[in-house]
Amino acid sequence: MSGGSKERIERVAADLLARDGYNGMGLKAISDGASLPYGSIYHHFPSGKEGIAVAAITSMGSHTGALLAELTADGVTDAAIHAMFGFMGERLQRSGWTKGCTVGTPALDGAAGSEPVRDSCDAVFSSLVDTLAQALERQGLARADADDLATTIIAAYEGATMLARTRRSRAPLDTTAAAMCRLLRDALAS
Amino acid sequence: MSGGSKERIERVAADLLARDGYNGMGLKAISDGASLPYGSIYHHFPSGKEGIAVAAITSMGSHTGALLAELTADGVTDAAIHAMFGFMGERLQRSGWTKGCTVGTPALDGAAGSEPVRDSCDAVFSSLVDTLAQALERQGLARADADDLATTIIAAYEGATMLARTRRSRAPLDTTAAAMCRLLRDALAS
DNA sequence: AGGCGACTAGAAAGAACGTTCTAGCGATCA
DNA sequence: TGATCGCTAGAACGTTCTTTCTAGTCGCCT
Repeated sequence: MSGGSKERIERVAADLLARDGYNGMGLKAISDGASLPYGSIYHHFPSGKEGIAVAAITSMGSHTGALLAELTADGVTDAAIHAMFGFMGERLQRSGWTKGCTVGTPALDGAAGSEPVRDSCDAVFSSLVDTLAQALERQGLARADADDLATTIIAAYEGATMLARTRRSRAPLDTTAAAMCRLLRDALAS
Repeated sequence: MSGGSKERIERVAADLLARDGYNGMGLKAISDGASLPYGSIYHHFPSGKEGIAVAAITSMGSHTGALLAELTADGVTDAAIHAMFGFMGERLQRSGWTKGCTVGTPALDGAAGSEPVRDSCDAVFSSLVDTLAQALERQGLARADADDLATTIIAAYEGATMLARTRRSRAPLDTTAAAMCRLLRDALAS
């Protein structure tokens, strides 16, 4: 079978978080999805639901971070931005518009109920913004400007994901990506 | 007491949706918050939880839409954009960074589980985009450009709200608002 | 006065939830 | 061989959830 039990749990949890959020993620669904007996879950994650969510968010975050770093290794280009937004469009469409962002969904519905969940989402967002900002700095942007643009792009990315999901259309992602490209061009020009 | 029972239920539900999402919203919490006996809820909303959520989302949406229309009556200005983003910053900070967007939160965590919820969120988003786009058209933008910019602003607004909430800081909202102003200036200039 | 509809009030039911517990299996190591 | 450890396996528990149901209360209309 693919991967250890712990990794399977994390992967299934990540999918459930993306679809139903932290409150909607059930341990029964995790054990079913991971083809694992119910009791095994608490063996791998003694901290229970909260620990699983944090692990899934953190793991998915570092994976996404690596992808983003690779994508922007040669700088933040129009192609990189469209690839980034297009990636989520593909993911959404292929899942029947149900699989949103593994970080964004619990960031909204779980932040008030669990401090560790909020904290791990914050860490992922900060890391993504940082990765983007560093690439922008390499392109000549001042640190503050790079941070601001990176924050805007990540915010637009999460928001466009939300709109695309509720509208069941990639259009908001494509539109927003194009706007981010305009913002990028202006920032690099000055 | 302030308002009828139905309105109180909607208001409490809107707060719970904003904080805990659709899956995290409990009917018990609604009856407590509205100072209403548990059974009364099903008298006012025979359709149960789903109906309450849809009503709260729709009501909050039309209220927000009216506010946005008023704010952009003289066109979409820098001041209007900053007021819009600042409104959410105030709301977040005053609630101890727990009260996010009544539409955005269930849009993510409830869309997969309830089609009516997804649909009502979609309707609100479309209405907000439309309001913004119409104001932009009045300022001379072509319809397609107005739609695109409006979509981007709403997406950025929701995403920045997410970042601000998890980071417990208004900074992402302020930063993103400034970026939207730049985007607006460029669009109006061309 | 009498009846009716709107609303209050909360118990009951049945399912699902997260957590804890005990029992058992199989491999590794003394 | 016997003991130990990692993990499987799922029952049990108490809580919470949504929905439904039955009474009871209040005001209004005829």
